[in-house]
Amino acid sequence: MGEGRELGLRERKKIATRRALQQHTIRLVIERGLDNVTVEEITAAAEVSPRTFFNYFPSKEEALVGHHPSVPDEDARQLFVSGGPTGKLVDDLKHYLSQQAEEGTPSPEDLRLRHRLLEQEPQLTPLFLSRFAKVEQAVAEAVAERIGDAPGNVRPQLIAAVGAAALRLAIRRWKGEDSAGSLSDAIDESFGALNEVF
Amino acid sequence: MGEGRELGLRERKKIATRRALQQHTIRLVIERGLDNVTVEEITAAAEVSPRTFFNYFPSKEEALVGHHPSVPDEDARQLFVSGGPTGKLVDDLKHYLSQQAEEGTPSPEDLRLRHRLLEQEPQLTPLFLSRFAKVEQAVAEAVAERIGDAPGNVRPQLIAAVGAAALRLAIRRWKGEDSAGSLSDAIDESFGALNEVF
DNA sequence: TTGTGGTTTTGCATGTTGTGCAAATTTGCT
DNA sequence: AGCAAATTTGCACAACATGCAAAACCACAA
Repeated sequence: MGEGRELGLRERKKIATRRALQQHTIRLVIERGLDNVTVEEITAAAEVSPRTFFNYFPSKEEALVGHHPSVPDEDARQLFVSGGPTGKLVDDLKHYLSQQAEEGTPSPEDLRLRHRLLEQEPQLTPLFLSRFAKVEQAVAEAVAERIGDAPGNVRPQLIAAVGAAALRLAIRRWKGEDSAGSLSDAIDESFGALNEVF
Repeated sequence: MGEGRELGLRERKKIATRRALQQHTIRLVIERGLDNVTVEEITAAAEVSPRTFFNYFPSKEEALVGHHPSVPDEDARQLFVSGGPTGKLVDDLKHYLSQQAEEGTPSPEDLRLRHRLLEQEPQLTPLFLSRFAKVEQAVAEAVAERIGDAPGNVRPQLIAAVGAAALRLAIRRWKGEDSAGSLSDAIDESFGALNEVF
């Protein structure tokens, strides 16, 4: 029962159910608006019982948000903390954040749907923002360790806040573009502006 | 019926009721936790009917958050857009944001209570963050107008994002302090670090 | 004081969200 | 087939949130 890439039927079904619930939720909310969609309708479309919805998501809103961005993994963190890869703080910060941005990224279509959601239902903005709060905290700790400062001090927190803001901006802008380049390019753009202005 | 400082009984009662609801909500949530307080209990403490609660606040959470920070007023915006007061972008941005931070500030005790709330109930973080989202958007437009750039471009958005991040950090740090100086000092500290690092 | 008009509070009915629990169903494995 | 474990489902129930109309209340003037 190792970890071979073959997932059992059980696992596959769970993933399929989660995905179906998420997709139908997004679709219906885009079609009708957040307040004109009930969990009952979602589960009817996904062909499960209403109760099952809450086995997967704690609320309607959570089903819309997903998990992006996620905090960078341990390897990237080690590299950043020990002064790599370039030695220049801001560049390395960009690298550190790019890393995770690549991996955790859902499909481009999903991102675009979520972007439409945000335009259409601004009430959801805070929820999306809260994801970045977690990233920011992780970055603050990493920065503190790298520059040998306490995590509670201004500098780590500020650097993390600015980095997270740049990342958020890059993602938002990228999702808004009609097509264009990769997320990395958007991140370059954000950090480039950062260097110009400050 | 001008705007003399004498408020009629009606107005005073409304203000008192709003305040009572807010205070009791905060107090009870700090005492017992967000999920162990019902609207019914809050209204019992405030001595109004449950239905009245929703005449004042759309949800339990909104009663906790208040209105700080708010977007700077038109005067401050004019000054900033027209290149004042110093002519240096970052310094003026600081000034612009300080302005509103002063006015809108509730009492220090209230802010401290809200800080405890955030530590105790992280679920509320998104709601607090959403206030900053509005400020950030306003700043982005002001910056765009000042530097003669389209609001949709990178630079205004980035500058606004960074400014909002610095403001948020200042408020958070200030609320966390046991006593110390004014909010303006905290803002100086944030922007000072910003100048050092970038 | 009393009456009149407008505002606020309240009670009631209703739909939706979200959770706990136990029974039924499904899956994995021998 | 048959057992053990995980998942889904139905049911009961508390709380949230809104619309509506009746009741209570305040302001103001005769």
